[in-house]
Amino acid sequence: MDPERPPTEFERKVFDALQLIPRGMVTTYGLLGHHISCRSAQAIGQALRRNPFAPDTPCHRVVKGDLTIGGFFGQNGGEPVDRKRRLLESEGVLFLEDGSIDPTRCYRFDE
DNA sequence: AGATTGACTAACC
DNA sequence: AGGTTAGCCAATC
Repeated sequence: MDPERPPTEFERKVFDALQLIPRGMVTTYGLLGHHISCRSAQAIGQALRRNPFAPDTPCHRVVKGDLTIGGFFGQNGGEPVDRKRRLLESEGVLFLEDGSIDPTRCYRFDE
């Protein structure tokens, strides 16, 4: 791994899109991808997992397509994901009983 | 240049 | 309801 690599064009687009997500809202890997014309949600996740600016860029506001929590800092569970959840809750994001996020909190980039 | 790797997803079984 | 598969695509071997 190369932590001090300059951001690629693709990563820059992803990070720029992150800034559009309002506080207290989330979006999904797929929706963010759609916004920057990338059909691979996986590639979005790849960009976020090596986010060099965390937590300056709000990568915690990106969750899975089914509005469950998704991953954080390269992990799909455990401590990092707990922190992601608490971050979102502290911003006012509402979690339902089944662990998913209130759909009205899903930002859709002015569709 | 080719293969592998994912913080994914929709569509199947 | 859970697993497998196929499609996706940038970064990284």
